[in-house]
Amino acid sequence: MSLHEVPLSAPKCGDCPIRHRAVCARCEADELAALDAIKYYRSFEAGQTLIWSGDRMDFVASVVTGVATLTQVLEDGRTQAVGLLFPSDFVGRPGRDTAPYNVIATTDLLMCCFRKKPFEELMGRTPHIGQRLLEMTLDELDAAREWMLILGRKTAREKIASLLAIVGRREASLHRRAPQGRIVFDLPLTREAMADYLGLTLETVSRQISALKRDGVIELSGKRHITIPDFDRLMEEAGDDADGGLVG
Amino acid sequence: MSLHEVPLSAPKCGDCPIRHRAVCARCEADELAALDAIKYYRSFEAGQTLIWSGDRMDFVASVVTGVATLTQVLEDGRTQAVGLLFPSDFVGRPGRDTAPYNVIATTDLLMCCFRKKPFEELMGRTPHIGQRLLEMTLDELDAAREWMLILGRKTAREKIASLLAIVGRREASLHRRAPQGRIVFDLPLTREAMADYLGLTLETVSRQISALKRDGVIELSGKRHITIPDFDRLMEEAGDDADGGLVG
DNA sequence: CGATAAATTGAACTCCGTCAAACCTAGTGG
DNA sequence: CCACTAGGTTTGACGGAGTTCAATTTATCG
Repeated sequence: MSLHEVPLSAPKCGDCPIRHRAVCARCEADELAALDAIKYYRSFEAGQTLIWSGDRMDFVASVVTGVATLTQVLEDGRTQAVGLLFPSDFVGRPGRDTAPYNVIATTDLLMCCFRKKPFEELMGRTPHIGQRLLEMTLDELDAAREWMLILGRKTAREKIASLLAIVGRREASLHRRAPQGRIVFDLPLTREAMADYLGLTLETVSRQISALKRDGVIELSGKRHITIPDFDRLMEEAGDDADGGLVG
Repeated sequence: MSLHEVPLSAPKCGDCPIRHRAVCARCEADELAALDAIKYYRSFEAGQTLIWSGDRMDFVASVVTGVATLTQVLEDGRTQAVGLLFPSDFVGRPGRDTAPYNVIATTDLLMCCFRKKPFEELMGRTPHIGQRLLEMTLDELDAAREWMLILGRKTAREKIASLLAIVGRREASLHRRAPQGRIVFDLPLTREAMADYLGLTLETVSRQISALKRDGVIELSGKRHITIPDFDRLMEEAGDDADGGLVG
């Protein structure tokens, strides 16, 4: 663990911004109290690696605020991101004790953690947790399969448009709005992180973003602040039909 | 449903070849009896599409024998396979009623089906089913993420080697053997299906298979019967380290 | 304002896709 | 029994989308 890590005191679950979407979403008051008793918060800075692939994992956690990525790396250094974690997303697998991926904070990050053993025990006598975790895992599986289509069959321009659509959609859903018309958000990823997601080089990412800007599909202020003037137009550029390919 | 579909009488679960690996793996005798009561078998011929994306799905099922693929298709026809289903793998999601993918039999196929409603009810009062389904879904998620690395970062040659390694490993595990040394199996996929998996064209698949044959990494009799003289050599060609990248 | 990482842009190259033709191989029917 | 067919597969030649290597510009934070 890095020196930058800052333990925090734990606010009550009732006030939690991810209460209704996280692994605890279905829990009753008493179940929540049990979780409350074993939870602790940790924060990380943008760029930090929280977990290294192969490390012993003795906790599981939910993202409270910020964004993180899961990445896999080949021996020669080629890197592929395989998961994009937004607030309410879950990290770690009950029953497994070494991490299969690197987990990297791409923005400042606050995590709600549970030591694995107590969490597993609690899960054993709290079906609501397992049920919610199954739901979330099925959603992640759908998202992973959507990525497989993007990685395998889309052009560089479509890949960028797809990523912007996915990020825009998730940012919108954090504010409980449907993504349509004009969307404004901050990209939580560097060009390199985007490249790692899309199976591209950072140069190609940069070129395609410039092209989308030139063509009026997106507007940029600074490098990270993005405006989508017309979300449907972006969806067309992504190669999906207008009603959106992403499930969940 | 096609005319080729053949309903079969249902053997007892006790004799079932996937009894110990499928969604029913953790069930006790009484739970198994409940499943037995609502199950029915269906068989399909190689090449048949069992389920079309967007179709109403009123059943879930386990693969008993044979292999099937899940595919996604863009409007312009570009196709990406997003799942490879071997015996014991599960199709369908409790709580969802339209299919998100095409499901295609790539060999003759026998499925053990459950109408969705009774299955969901049974799942509600049988934690062992939900627990096993969570386990299997987490394994599928790991497999999907392994595919993301293959699709995003591997060369055509590495992709072919990876696919052969994955198929060889699964075939070996059907016979409860660890994959090492000399492996022999039949490819359950056409060149086109392989291309759809790997984000390649069938021409590139063909060329790379010829190259691997030329280099002694694989041997072919006919188009489908494959011999891997040295599994470790194949793993090297796949770009993974020798102990294997695939989780689960 | 100046330093340093991130991003953009350019030019040459390469791996894989595209288009086209030939080649197997397992059935079919004469 | 063998010619014929059709789907699947192999091979070739060429072109292009994206990579690689390199130089420059921009942003951000002391």
